[in-house]
Amino acid sequence: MADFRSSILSELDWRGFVHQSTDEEAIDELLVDKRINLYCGFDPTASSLQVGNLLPLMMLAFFRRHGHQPLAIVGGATGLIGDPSGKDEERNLLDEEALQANLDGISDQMDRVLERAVEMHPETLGTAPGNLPSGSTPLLNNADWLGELSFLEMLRDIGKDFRVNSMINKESVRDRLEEREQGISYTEFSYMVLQAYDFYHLYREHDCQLQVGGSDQWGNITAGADLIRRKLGETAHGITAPLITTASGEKLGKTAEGTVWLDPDRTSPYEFYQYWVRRDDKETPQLLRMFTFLPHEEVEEMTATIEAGDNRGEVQEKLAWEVTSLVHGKDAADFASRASDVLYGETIEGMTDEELAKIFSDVPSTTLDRDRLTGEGIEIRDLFVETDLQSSRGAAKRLIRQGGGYLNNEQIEDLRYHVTTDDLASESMLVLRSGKKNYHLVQVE
RNA sequence: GGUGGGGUGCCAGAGUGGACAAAUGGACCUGACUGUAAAUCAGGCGCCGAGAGGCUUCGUAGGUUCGAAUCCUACCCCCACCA
Repeated sequence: MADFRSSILSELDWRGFVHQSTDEEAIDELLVDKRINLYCGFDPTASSLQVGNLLPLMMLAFFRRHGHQPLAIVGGATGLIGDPSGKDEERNLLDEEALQANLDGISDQMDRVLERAVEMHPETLGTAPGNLPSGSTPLLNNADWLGELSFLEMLRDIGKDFRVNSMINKESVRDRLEEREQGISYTEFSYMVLQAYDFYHLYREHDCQLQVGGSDQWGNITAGADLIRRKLGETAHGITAPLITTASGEKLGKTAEGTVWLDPDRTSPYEFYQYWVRRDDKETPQLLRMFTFLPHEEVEEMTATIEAGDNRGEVQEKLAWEVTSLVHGKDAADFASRASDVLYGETIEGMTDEELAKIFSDVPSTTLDRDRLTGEGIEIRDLFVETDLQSSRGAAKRLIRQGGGYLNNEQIEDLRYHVTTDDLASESMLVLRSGKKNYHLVQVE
């Protein structure tokens, strides 16, 4: 690890964000006493960012905390094309309407995260070359400049500066060329040219000298820097972050259930928090570095705790709180943390509807007619199936036999138990649970 | 277009007339130990059934047989090599 003069680069380096870069020393020099503009592009493939996108977003956040000005670029134009990097098959193209919805959703999230990023942990804010950027992060859509470019202009002015020879040597393209199955379309092949043009445009129009991104963006970033050199004879820079995987080798932010989103309507803050709480000890230190603004000493202390085998889960709780707080706000993080305490606590009884509804607000719920609980009541297995906690009566049977069925946090022993109004945990609610962590709230009406 | 190989449960992959609801591994689920972690151990993993047991599955549709994932016929799809 080199010693850096600029606060931001030493910070990024310490936190493990620097995987590849065009020229570390030059970048360091550039960042020492001048505020620069930098950018990272985000593809609008969905209406929400996911945990995987958080990595480059954190880079922007750190830059901002060190007094630099991030620009968030959404790929309104490139999103129409689809980036082949890291993809093994051709992507479906989005129509413009869907794209617009995605752009709105994503830009909103980025802005909020970058806003909170400068509000959290003031004690670790960087020594800024300029005043801290305030207000929203400038958000640009590359459709604004790429859209105006005609195909002929493109070929004449830009295409000249691209050597196909070097383009096919880029990993993102080569992988696809060697893959006989899929190949690569001309459209996707051109993606790199567009992204390079973005960098060129931003360099000229917005004085943007640095591009950051995930490691899969390396080829695209250098293509941009090359274009700037050829056209202007000037030097622009790029930094990529390493690819982060979980201890079991999966992509960050993917679970068996699917993707962890930043959009609270897709992944509730509680589930988001839970995702981080459940991280493996082995990956937690790295996550603390990259996804929190905690001071180095604190991170090192927690790392030592884990290495000594003394962690009882509090490190993950800290991590979860910090990340949730950044993405969803302090209140949401506090709430998720409190809800977790109750949910992983003991028997639920003698509570009011209000209390229960609050704690379980993020948990899936079902409404049931009151008459179904009167008289005989409803058989417990049917309840498991109706709430989707189990896929069939057979599965519910197994679950209960194995001791994984809980009603109001109490283990169900009788396979043929019938649930009646006597089982209500509060005035009108029941809490059904499958295994350790799957809750379902049943509301009776 | 020609030739060869193949389609089995979430995935990989055995099975090639009865012992097959289908080996084995992974994923996944549950329990124990813990910390909502890892590792380990135990159990489970088509549907119905308290159970005995029953029912529906091996690309699709027919057929042979007492009996088919296994044999035959047609069709669909995939792969390899050749052109």
